[in-house]
Amino acid sequence: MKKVRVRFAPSPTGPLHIGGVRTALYNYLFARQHGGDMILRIEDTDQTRFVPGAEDYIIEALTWLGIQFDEGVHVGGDYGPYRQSDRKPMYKRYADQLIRDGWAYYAFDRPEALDAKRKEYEAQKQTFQYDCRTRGQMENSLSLPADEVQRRLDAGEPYVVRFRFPENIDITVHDLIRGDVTMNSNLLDDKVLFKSDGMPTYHLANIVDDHTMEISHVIRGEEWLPSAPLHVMLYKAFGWEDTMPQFAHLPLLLKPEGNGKLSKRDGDRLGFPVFPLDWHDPKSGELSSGYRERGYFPEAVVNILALLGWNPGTEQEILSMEELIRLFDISHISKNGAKFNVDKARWFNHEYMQMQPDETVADLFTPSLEAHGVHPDREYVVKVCGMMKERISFISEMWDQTHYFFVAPDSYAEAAIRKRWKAGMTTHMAKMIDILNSQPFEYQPLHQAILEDYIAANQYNTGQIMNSFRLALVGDTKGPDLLTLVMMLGKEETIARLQRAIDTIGEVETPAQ
RNA sequence: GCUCCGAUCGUCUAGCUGGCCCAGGACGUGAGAUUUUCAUUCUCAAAAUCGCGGGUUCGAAUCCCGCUCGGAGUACCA
Repeated sequence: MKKVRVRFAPSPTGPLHIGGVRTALYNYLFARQHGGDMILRIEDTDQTRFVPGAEDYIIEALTWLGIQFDEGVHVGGDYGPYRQSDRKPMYKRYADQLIRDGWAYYAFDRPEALDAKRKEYEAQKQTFQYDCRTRGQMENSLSLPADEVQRRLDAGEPYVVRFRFPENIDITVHDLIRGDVTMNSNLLDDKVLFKSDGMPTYHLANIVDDHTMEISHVIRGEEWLPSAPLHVMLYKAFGWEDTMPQFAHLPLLLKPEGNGKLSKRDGDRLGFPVFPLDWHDPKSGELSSGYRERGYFPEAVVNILALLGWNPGTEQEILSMEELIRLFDISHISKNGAKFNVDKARWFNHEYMQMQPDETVADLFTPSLEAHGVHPDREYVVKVCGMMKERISFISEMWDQTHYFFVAPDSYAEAAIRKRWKAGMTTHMAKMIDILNSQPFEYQPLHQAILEDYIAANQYNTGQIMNSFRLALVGDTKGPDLLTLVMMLGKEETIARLQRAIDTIGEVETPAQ
């Protein structure tokens, strides 16, 4: 068996869509598992759709996710160039070869003429297709006399090269995911292989490149399945059948609500990114948000994507890149499209958050702290992150969960006051201050003095006193174990916050229960 | 319209060579436990008449046919 060589071949027309990222990932997993090569090829044969920055974006995004290439525009390799526009000179030769062998022909029909033809058919509720039935009525080297064709060519008239589909033959594509898919050539149209601007279309370029780059497996999106028979025929026409790559057409990624392919606009509308990285559209100036900037861990995104359309057949869901490489199996890829689930994506990120070392979480949290104008001791931040990370899924949620570790509350939740701060509470809180001043500032002695010697011994309401205490420190009835928090804040700060609550909230009349 | 692909809890899916599936797991949802609070965590629960209708078979989510629905393709775009 020949060496596994796969390619990810995006076209630089904008940011890399998350479905494309998954395609890249599956190619990568497959290549690594088989000790093969992963190639990045840029398919920029449509000059009108070129978007500046798109190529760099694609490379940056895949690099962020840990998808590495052995060959490609950015790393070079023995099969270059890896950008189709740089391979331009070679395609014409191959197009000429097909014409010479009778597999293709020149077509001189202008775009306007084609449009008119389509409208004409449409008016009769039919669809015009440039194929074995209609090509005789069009202007091409099959319908025109040879000398006329030559005259037009010599005169420099613009032309395209179209594939000449043989009549009424069944073409079978063997797909690794779907099995055999057969189509009849009469239903297929004579696709343009070579454009009048001198560039090949995707169909020609991808076959020529896959062949010359010795690609062994073509793993791409399902949208290519309908044109796969054309591709198989092209391999046949070139006489490359023996080395034709194997095909695997991946199911599509669908919108989370309703139906249809996931599109650019869905993401920000539905609250999850469709792109790996933020993308600033150079033309419209519009911003589309990315997973990275939203706070997703690259490992989580890889994990989420890997399981969207594939699973290892076990109940394990948290999988590292290494595990994915080991377990990946094309035959386990599902055939049906998958809807993206925002809640589950969040859960994945939560899981990965728990795996991060406290130091890493602290690093990620630091910019947020600075934005809030606080510059706490590094050790302190690490400690806070260590005890609070289990509560968050994204680093952006950390401040909301931990602000009271860094800044004293400037107000107290109304509902909490009503529920917990009853008559006599200022006295209780003053007592807390007394205890703090009279006991060693350590967890156990304080626990004993407050919970046992004061509250339990006097049969006070634990919930009310402890929650009022918490209210003074946090500003609300939330947060970690109270005395742990006291230890973190320190004696001075704890007392100051208690005093401030006493002064601010003051004595109330609501009777204690 | 035509061609192709697909169809299991709300979502992702297990199920691939028919019986171990009156369908398993995960997310989400509900309840309970733990906790001085919130969250985490743990336990339990509800949730798919396996799109519908026919077959084949002793037996079908699993095989066959039809239908329906959904998706993709149908460009000198990829």
